[in-house]
Amino acid sequence: MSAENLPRILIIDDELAIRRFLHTVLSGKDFSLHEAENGHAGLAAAAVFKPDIILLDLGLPDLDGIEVIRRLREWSLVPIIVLSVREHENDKVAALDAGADDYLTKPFGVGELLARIKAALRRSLQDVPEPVFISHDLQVDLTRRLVTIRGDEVSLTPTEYDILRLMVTHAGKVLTHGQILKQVWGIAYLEQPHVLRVNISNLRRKIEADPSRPRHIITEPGVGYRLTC
Amino acid sequence: MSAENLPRILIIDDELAIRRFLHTVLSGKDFSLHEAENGHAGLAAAAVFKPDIILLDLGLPDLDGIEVIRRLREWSLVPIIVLSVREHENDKVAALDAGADDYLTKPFGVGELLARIKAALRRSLQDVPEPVFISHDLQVDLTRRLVTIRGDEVSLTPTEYDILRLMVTHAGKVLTHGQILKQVWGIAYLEQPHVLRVNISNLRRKIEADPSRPRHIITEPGVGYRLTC
DNA sequence: CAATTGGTGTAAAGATTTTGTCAAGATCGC
DNA sequence: GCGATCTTGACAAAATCTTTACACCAATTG
Repeated sequence: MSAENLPRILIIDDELAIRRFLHTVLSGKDFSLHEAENGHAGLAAAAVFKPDIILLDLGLPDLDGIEVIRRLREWSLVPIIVLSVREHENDKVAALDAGADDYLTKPFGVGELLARIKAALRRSLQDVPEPVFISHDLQVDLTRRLVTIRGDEVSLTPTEYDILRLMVTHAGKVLTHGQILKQVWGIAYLEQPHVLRVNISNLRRKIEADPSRPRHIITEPGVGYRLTC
Repeated sequence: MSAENLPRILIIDDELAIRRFLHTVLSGKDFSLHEAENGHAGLAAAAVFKPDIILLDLGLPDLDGIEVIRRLREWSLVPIIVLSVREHENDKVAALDAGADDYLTKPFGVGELLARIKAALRRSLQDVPEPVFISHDLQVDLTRRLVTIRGDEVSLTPTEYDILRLMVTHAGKVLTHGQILKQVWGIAYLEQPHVLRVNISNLRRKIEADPSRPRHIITEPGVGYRLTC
């Protein structure tokens, strides 16, 4: 098998000893390895290296591990296996709820680690969605939070970006008012569809050539909105 | 939410105490539960009950847990979470290699179990390609709420879509006026069959090639309507 | 055979609801 | 305090719903 087809593993850990250990353990097993020693480098590497699996330590110097998981999950479904010394249940629950796929407490057995990596790979043989969404003149790069229209960068407010990200990750499907409100504003805003309309209007003014005749954000009357793909 | 849409969990464990415990823990969390007390019953239940997750004890009286995993994996990809007292690494590796998705050693925390169940559900719900209804030139994609006729997208009002969705989910069967009225408008409209006719007419104008000679929405005089399939 | 009757289909006119836009406060972070 | 953002209110615009009116068809009946 050529090196390009090997499963790609990204290790995000600040301890050199752990990275060396994982390297030793995994390098003999037909994996293509990449390493990052802090959260920001890890996020960048995930975008460039496009790993099939991420092994993530929670105790990073620059970013909290949970935050790393959250940011990854904004644009990627890559399996994340957390390796941590924290064995308290709350840490496990927080990591899994944030989007991690598995949680191993150090010290762990090499065999178990390999078995869990294999299990994760087995599951994720499905196709990975491309993190850059392109539709006509609209381009959304989820890894960089960058939105361009006809090549020009547009600046979105946090709320506008959240809405657009949600639509991109569900492109083509109808998102009900309730789904968007719950995801972006939280469950308390379910009965406030007005803020959503204002934001959709603002969003359209920024990304539609003719906001009164939208081609990207289509309204499905009585139901919600849909992003054409 | 109706009981039909709840995530379905199958518990395979021979110890009544464990089943009771899991039942108590999970029944309050919006799951639909099913239980089996040995391997053969578990395999049979998996086929009939079609769970979204299986919680499996390794120490069953009739079949080894590993064997249960193997037999399940011959035909199903349902996520399997192993719950076991065996904490030796070899047991974990064997279970995971046989096709289990996760392995929890008893005793485990309730929060962690729930978090791992959620993680497994999250993964498996990602791509469930819901069937698209196709009949001649009509195509109804219920997940995208997209209706096309000869490839052209048609826009339906909420009421029209409700009617069509109802007919698609009961394609081929006759739906009485009462059934449609009750389902779409609510029980109060049972005595207002006229709104239904108006909407059927509008619907036909949108999806029938020749609305005066409908080929999709067939009227069954004196009874109701039927969608050909 | 013509008229009637009950069930059905179509068109159009308000009435109602939903959606879009603008702009004025309110809030938040720096 | 200032600028950006968010929220809210008022109103306009658009879409949808309901109702009314009437045409059509087939079976029945006088």
